[in-house]
Amino acid sequence: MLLVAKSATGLAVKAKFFRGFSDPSRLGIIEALRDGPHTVGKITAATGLSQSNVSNHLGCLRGCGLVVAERQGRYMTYHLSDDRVGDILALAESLLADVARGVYECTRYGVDQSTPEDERSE
Amino acid sequence: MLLVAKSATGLAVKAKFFRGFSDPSRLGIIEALRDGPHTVGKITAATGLSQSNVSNHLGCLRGCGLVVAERQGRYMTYHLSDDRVGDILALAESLLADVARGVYECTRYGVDQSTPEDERSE
DNA sequence: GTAAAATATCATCACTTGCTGATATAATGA
DNA sequence: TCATTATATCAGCAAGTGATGATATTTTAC
Repeated sequence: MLLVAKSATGLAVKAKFFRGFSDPSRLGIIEALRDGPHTVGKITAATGLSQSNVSNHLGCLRGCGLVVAERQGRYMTYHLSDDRVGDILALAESLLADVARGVYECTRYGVDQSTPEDERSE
Repeated sequence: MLLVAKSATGLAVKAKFFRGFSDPSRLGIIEALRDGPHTVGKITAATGLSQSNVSNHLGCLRGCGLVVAERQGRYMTYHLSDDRVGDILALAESLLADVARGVYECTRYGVDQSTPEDERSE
């Protein structure tokens, strides 16, 4: 029996949205913007990433609707597009505080969780 | 000047957490679990994914702390680990409702730029 | 015991994605 | 004008990741 029939498009859009949060570099950028607007240069300094890397990530974040850019002379100032961006992060942080242990080992499929004997037939 | 000094480990953990949400298949699974616990078979039917695919994704979601599993006979029942999982989705949906247009084209290209007005100090 | 059902694991492949380095564009000031 | 600064774009590569199909494990039924 089919339980839910969510539109595949809707899922794809949401997934794309969350991909904005799902990379350490982008998350670093978002965190930097969490305490206010900054230029690309400042974000680059704050995160320690390369300039082109930051610029690429900002392009993605902008496309995902997480950040907004404004040109000011030869500077570009970026800021979070909405308070809910920070809200989502705050919620995730509070949830993570409870489950962080498990996440450390969520690296790939089917890893973890036993202390094997390291014995198997060949 | 360094603005924020977030631990790289913390960012990696958060990014890993959000990766649970950042794939359409996983999102479909989470949506299916949003209205209650289900067995793997039901999730498979609900999402239309292959059995091994669902199982792999569930392994990841479990490792990320988003879902919890319980064995019941030869069935495994999965459910969301916390109400905040649904809360995060709800927040994202409400935000997406406002910016969905831009997300459709979140691949790599720039959007538009508006007229600046703001000013910041160095 | 054997067979079947439910789920998990694994290898493999194709595709995506992030990073770097080089270059291009845009704005400012001399 | 030209040089400089700030940011964006692009090609190429390396690594990550999702899907598939086959197989393994676990539990129940016969």
